[in-house]
Amino acid sequence: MTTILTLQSSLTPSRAPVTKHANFNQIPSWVSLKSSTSSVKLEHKQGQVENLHLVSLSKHGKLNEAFEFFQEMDKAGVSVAPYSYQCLFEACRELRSLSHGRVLHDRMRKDCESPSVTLQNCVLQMYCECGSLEDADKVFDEMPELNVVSRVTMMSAYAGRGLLDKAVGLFSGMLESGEKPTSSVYTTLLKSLVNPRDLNVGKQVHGHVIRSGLLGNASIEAGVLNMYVKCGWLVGAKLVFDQMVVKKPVAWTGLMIGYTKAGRARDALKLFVDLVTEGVEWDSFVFSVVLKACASLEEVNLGKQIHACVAKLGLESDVSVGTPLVDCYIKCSSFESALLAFEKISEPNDVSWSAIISGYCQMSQFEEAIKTFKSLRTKSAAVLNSFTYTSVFQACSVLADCNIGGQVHGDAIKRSLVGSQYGESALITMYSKCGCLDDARAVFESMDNPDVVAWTAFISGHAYYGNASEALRLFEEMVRCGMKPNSVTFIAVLTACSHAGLIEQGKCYLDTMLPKYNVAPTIDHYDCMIDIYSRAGVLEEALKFMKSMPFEPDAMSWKCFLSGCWTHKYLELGEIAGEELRQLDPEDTAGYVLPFNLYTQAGRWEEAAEMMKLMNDKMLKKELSCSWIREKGKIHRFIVGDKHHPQTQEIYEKLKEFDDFMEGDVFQCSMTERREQLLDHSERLAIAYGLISVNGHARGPIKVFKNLRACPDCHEFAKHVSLVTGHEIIIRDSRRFHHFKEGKCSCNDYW
DNA sequence: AGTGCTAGGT
Repeated sequence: MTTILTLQSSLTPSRAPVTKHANFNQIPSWVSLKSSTSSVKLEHKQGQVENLHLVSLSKHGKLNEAFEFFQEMDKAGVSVAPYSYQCLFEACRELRSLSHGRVLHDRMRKDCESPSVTLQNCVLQMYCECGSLEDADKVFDEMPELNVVSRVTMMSAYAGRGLLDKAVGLFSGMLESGEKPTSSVYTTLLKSLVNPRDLNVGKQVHGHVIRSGLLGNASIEAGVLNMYVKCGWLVGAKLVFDQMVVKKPVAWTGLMIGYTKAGRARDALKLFVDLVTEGVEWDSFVFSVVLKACASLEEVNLGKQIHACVAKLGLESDVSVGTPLVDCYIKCSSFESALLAFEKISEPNDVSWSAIISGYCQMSQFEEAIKTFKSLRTKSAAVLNSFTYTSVFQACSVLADCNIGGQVHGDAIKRSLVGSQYGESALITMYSKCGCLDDARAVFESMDNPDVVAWTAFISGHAYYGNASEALRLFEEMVRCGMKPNSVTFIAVLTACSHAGLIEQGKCYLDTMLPKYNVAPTIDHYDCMIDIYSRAGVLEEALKFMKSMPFEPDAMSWKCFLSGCWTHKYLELGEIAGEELRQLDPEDTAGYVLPFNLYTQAGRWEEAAEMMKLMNDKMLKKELSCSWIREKGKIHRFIVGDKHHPQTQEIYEKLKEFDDFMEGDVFQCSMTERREQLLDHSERLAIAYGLISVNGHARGPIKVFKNLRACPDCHEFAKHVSLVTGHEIIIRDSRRFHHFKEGKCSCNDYW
């Protein structure tokens, strides 16, 4: 009762208020009553101050306070003015609060005997935007009087939900009743026609536009053009464009967007050239569109020229020009230029940041992507969006960093920025690649309508983990649900078969892809099949298959075959495969390394040396094997014979404890010459460090990551360690997971 | 009227 009362009395200087006022002690000090200019009016209009307070509360979105204030007003016998209702409904819309809206609507009905059309329209808009078309429908049907705004509101709501028939019905109703549709009716209707199946309706609306003589109206004309673009009828859009007397930039950009989206970026660029020659004024929209066209064509040279124009016009700092410029450079793999362009943007927005983060991912700089994301989190929340999170999930999945991944996921949930479909699929992959299938499942099961990408991601996760039966079960379930598998889905299915040695089933899926699922197999699918045969050790079968398949074997075909030759020690076949692979892809180190291994296994040192020489001549380097493990949030990396770790001594002592094993039966067949080297393989060092850190306490499994394929001897070692120490060990190598428990591995030694 | 993201084998 303090500040406000004095204010109030200053508004009514001489006399005390005639009417009883509500209790104002809830009015915060920011309420300004100064806008109410006439103090004389105030005396006569009962409740004006109270209603002003309501308006103020609604403008600040304080609906609960407003509702509490109703009680004060009721007590004082002051009524809520129609204008207050309008503002309050608007606040409900802003806050998308259907519950507040309903309560308010109830009260309004009791309060106002015959609400104005304007007020009823506010109710309509509130229900439409709060997502209850049912309520809106009811109000609309019961309205005694309608105007254009009521109809446009409903039209746009119907259209937004894909209820085009109803939207068009309203339009026809107007025509039948002889009411002349205004231009806003047309623009609303045109905006709601957004996909090819709306084209027919669009053409009819276009007809009505022509007959109503509104075609000269620039915004309607542009609306028609854009409608044709969205409906995918570029010929029609071009016709409209050609007939335009005055071609404003919006028409040019509209058509250019159409071409770009249709994969006709060349035509978009041609149009841009026309635009330049005709001397049409450029605006930032023109630049953003033409840069997108450049990006999709990877036309870095044109991009640079446009960049020059942009710079000349001083538009580099404009976020809506700078961002597509950054993206154009990223798509053209000019990351340096992209970073420079990014720095010129004066106020990078969420789109700019998501472009740069996905750029880091495209350049395989995943750590940088995460670093950038972390620094963004400390800035304003407005720079984060679901696109950014999707990219960060991707980075986490490549780094197999479940720790950060999980935190980022939690963060995204808090901000409601897990993109439906895209974000969720990225999460499924992330958790799968980190070895957290349960979390992947949780995400998958939380999805209302998992699309084919999500299903495939989840199936791949199981394939990756060696869980073939579950992968195949999921595939069958997916089909039962009516989801159509695609080419990638079959890669996942065949991979699952491959990782479990399911030759017959794999062949069956490959053979039925086309007849049963209408997905044409590609060389990739045949390569998977070669992999299945080779991995299972039936190399002759693999060779026979390769020769009979409808494609010429490619580098990948031979690589799968060669890899099988190595695991199953087929030297002669491996020699052939190596030669083929070296011819088809001389850059691939596998063509040298695997034959080298085969030769050394057979003790054919000279030929082995020859392989090394070939590789060195080509300036190729064998990727250095590296393993890492996370301990208390820190990553510890090891390479072969690594002695850099501060606890090196302890690590090697730990390894010595397993010396008995090294002398055991399993190793009788292994080469004694390489024993020394085997002792300090990177994965062993990482496992040993893991054991030291666990220090006798039972915690979760020891998780080791390796950049290359796990070595068979170390695989045996891990099995042994899991048996004697009772610790579970998980090794994620470059291709899959191995889960060691009580002396056994989840892969059943099939890998 | 425009810009940014998802699933894959070796």
